[in-house]
Amino acid sequence: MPATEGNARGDRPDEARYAPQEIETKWAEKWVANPALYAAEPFDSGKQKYYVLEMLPYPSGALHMGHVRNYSIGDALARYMWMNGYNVLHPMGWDSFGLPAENAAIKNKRPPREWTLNNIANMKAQMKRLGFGYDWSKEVTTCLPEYYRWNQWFFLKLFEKGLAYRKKSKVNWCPECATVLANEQVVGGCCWRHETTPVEQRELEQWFVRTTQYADELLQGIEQLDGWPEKVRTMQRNWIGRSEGALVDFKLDGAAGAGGDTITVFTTRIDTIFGATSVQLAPEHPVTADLIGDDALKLAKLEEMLADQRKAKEIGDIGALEKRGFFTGRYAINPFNGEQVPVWVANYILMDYGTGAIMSVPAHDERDYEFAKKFDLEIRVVVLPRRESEPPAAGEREQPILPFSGEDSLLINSGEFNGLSCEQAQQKMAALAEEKGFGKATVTYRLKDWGISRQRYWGTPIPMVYCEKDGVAPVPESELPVLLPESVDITLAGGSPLGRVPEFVNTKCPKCGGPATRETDTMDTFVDSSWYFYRYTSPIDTAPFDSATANYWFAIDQYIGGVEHAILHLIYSRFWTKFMRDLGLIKNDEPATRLFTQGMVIKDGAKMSKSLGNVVSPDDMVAKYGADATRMYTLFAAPPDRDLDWQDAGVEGISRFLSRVYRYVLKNAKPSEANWNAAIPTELSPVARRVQRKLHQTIRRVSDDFGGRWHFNTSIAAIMELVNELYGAEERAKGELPLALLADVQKKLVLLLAPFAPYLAHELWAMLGEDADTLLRHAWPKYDSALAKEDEIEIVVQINGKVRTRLVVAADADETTVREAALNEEKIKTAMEGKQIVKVIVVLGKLVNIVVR
RNA sequence: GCCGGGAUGGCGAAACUGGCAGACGCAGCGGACUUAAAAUCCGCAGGUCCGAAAGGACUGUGGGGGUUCGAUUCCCCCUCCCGGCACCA
Repeated sequence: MPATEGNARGDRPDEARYAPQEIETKWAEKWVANPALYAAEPFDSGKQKYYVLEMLPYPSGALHMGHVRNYSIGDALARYMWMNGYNVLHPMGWDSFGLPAENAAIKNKRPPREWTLNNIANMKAQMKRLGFGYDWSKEVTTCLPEYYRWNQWFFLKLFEKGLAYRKKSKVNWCPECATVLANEQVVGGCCWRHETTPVEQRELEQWFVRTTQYADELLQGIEQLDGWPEKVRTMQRNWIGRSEGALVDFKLDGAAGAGGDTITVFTTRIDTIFGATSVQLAPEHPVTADLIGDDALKLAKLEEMLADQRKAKEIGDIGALEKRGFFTGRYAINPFNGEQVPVWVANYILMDYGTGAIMSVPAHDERDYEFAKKFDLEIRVVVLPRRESEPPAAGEREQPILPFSGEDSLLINSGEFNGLSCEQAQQKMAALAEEKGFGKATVTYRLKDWGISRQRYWGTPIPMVYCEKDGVAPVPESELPVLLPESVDITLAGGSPLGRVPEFVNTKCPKCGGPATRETDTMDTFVDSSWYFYRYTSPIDTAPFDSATANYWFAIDQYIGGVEHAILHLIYSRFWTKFMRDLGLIKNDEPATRLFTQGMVIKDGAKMSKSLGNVVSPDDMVAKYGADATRMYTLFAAPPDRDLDWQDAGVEGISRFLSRVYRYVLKNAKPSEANWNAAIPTELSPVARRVQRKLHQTIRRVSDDFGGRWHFNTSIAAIMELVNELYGAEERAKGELPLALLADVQKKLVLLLAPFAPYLAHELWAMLGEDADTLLRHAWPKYDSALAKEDEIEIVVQINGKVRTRLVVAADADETTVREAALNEEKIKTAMEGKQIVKVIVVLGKLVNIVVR
């Protein structure tokens, strides 16, 4: 091929081409040099505050498209609020403790700290290149002592208030992570980080945070969170799983064992207790072992049952397990009627819900019914459905279809409680149980206390000391932080790595001064993210944050992140907020008034992942199309709450659009001409008027989107329409637009673009003769409804709902005018020939529908 | 099984309170510019059928039914996809 490079870029001179790399790097440098641009003002600035927050990333090494989407939404909002005159806090930080750093350290033989800080540097550079407007003076890095010392401080406060405690219990263990997991971190029986690794149960001594203390308030609070997605609220309600019921003690006949002489059952239907024909224990229930003793046959059955359960848990299919059980040979006494009922062990009873024991009422519970049918246990009806047409006449009524679990019903076969409604019986029976001391009304939660101990190195050391003489003792506040030692052997081989560092482990007891050892577990990293957004407001040395400053900024006005944190992070941080409020540090009850969960970024129908090889790198996109185009595409391709299907060609389209805007302004920016800043003439040509109308309609649409549904895809489409109108006007009017209008429309176009394509907006703002350094503080354009109004509108004329013709009428034409105009249309007349008009419906501004027969 | 969300051209999507289905963009086709191409600009475009064309007819928002002058939108039933929960007593 002959060399024709001289013409490779066409005849157009180079400066007429949109060159995002040059524009963007130029402005990025300016922004780095002037951090005040994106800095929050002091809390006494007198301005209305707006706190916009995106979830902080884990510094894995590089940003992915999900981050870009998340931060593009937040940045657009922050810029919009700045332009609306708010004092905006828009911070960023690093959730930088955690396992991947340790794994990378093992692999690369470099300390986790180094790996982490390198990643942070890289990702921060990416963020700056992408042009996100963060207040870096507020940056929080959770793996640094200036941050984690406050985790330790909070831990001491929790301990002091009885909200942190140590307990030996069955805990979730991920063999891959070689550490314990909280309940929230177990997904379908597997580790949330290793989705195919089944979680094992281990008996370990662990630190717990008493989240259940606030269970009721966490549940109640959801009602007030009307700025949160309904989906998240439902998930949290389900997770907390409040259930009202009663505890009832069944005394064992005969000798008591290590597990005591009583089986306490939890039931939500104490009203059915006269129908209890057995007591069922969870296989792991402490009494189970007592009752079995050394009976080899029963032990074998129990073992089989446990193995079964383990397997089902691994597959994540507990619900589908076939019901199994066996009679222990012992009996327990129903305190309400003194009856002896057999005690069974059953695999459908969960040890970690309620008390791990139930009374079985086959007639009124589906699962009990199924079990009783299989093992031929007695089924006794004690509740009859109430029929409205017929007054109750117990005894004469037919059997309900079993199992019957309705509550609009009456008790029978229940001694002194016969004839009561279920609700009445529930209250009376619970009261009687309490009075006689064999039970009481109670509330159970599915929510468990938060196990925060982790047997890993790269986390916050738990500030506790063990002394042979004084037992468990907290490290005094004055000795904080307990520093995480450097250069530690962090192989995955059993036990906490900190336990292999004698200088760390061996210490003095704060009480007696004698030799003592430190706690070697570290904290779950969800502790870090439970309160990081408070520290953003004032990262100081003397406290986790300054209360006065936090009280100005809180609650967060808009929190934006992925829905995958609906339970984990968002429950923990709500708990932490309530705890800090009760400490007197803050006044707000909830961390964020509004929450937005953006959709995933997918490609070829699947979530982007290395294993599928469908990952699109933000760096590549920025290098090819620029940051503005990359960011804007993530906003344009789908509404932000829906999943986004990535298409490279789509970014190219946005790039083309930005280039179109650039070329238009390059050609039409004439700030040095005399009439540039003149008033816009009131009399405009039709072409000019169309442009002006479109401009005001566009301002309205974009402003409405920010204030409402956040459908930035339609905002951007509206701006595209405006630009198309401008090009169309150029064709039609050949430069006839008044200069003042041209100036006005271009300036406002640039302002509308500023939240979505900040680099280009700044470049064009300068080209229009304005001070680009103050663009972010320039007032958001306002629309004029009079100017946005159409003079004439097209009305559709239908006959029996089918469009027959269209006609143009004045926008303010009244109903009679429109009706007559429609009926006088030639096409309508011919179409109606021989037909009779039944009705004419006129919808002003829309259509006329003529109903004929 | 239960609770959410979704299904609209070849593709991403739009239609906000029932009122022109498919805005905007991608891919496609045609034209202009060019020796040619790229870039750019202008135009066409749901489907089927009739027509040389202008134009017209029918049909169309996962499927079936209903309410209404009128339904992508409201109601009932069903199918499929995605997410969450799942023996919670």
